[in-house]
Amino acid sequence: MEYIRKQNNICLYQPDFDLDETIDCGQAFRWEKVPTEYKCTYTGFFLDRPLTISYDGECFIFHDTGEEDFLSVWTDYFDLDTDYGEIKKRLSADETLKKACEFAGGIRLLRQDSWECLCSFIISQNNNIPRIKGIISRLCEHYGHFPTAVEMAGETPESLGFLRAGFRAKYLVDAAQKTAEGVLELKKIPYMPIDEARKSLMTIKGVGPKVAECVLLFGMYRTEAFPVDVWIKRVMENYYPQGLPKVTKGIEGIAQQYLFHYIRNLEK
DNA sequence: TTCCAGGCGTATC
DNA sequence: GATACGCATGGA
Repeated sequence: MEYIRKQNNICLYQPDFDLDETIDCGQAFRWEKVPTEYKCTYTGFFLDRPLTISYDGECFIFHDTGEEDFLSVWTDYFDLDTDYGEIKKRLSADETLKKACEFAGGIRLLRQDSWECLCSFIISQNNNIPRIKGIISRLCEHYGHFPTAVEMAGETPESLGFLRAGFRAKYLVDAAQKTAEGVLELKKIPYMPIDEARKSLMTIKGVGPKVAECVLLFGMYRTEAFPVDVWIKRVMENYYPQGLPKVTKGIEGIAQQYLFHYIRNLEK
């Protein structure tokens, strides 16, 4: 990893990284694109840690970030120790995946907080991205930060009415109660065999196969998780009627990210 | 106005 | 175990 300190900032030289493709692609919902003098800038959070990050055409600028925070928090969050060039090379043995990797080669998997991710994807069901972001933003504004499961466990669907989350409010309450009571151990699920992990998550009301898969992939870094929505279903029907190629073994979820963006762009 | 959004729970067969 | 339907909300 190549970076330098520049005043209060960290400047990172990083291939295989694009802010729009990584941050603004439906895996995270607490980042906002802001207009600045840079080519591209986002502000957002990991847990309660704020960050403004820019790309100036040459390097990624982590604003007001010390070396310690950069190495202990953001390197992990942006998965900077993983060689995505190597991953793309491997996936590119397959023709369709090769095109997908070329189309959006700057995608990285964010290592998000599991509880925030669980809430986010419960909210995501039958919903669109601007509204998902709106609901999460009202939730954080209400508490002054992203609430813990314990904080939310005392809520009811009615008391969460200010979220305007609709029928999803009761699912959030159930997730909070089960997590706060310890019936569901979010810290242990990442280490479970994948089917056991899926089953545990799906004990929460409002968590079905799709949401469970997203939480495993985006909130627990289980790269073999493979969320299937209408778009990925289309990819499977059109390109992989026999199933995914062997090159995706163990990193199905990363392949999914490349394919998702590729097919959505093709259809547009 | 009507449709739809990175689904899920429930009823019904 | 497969399939149909309703669900809250707000933007297009």
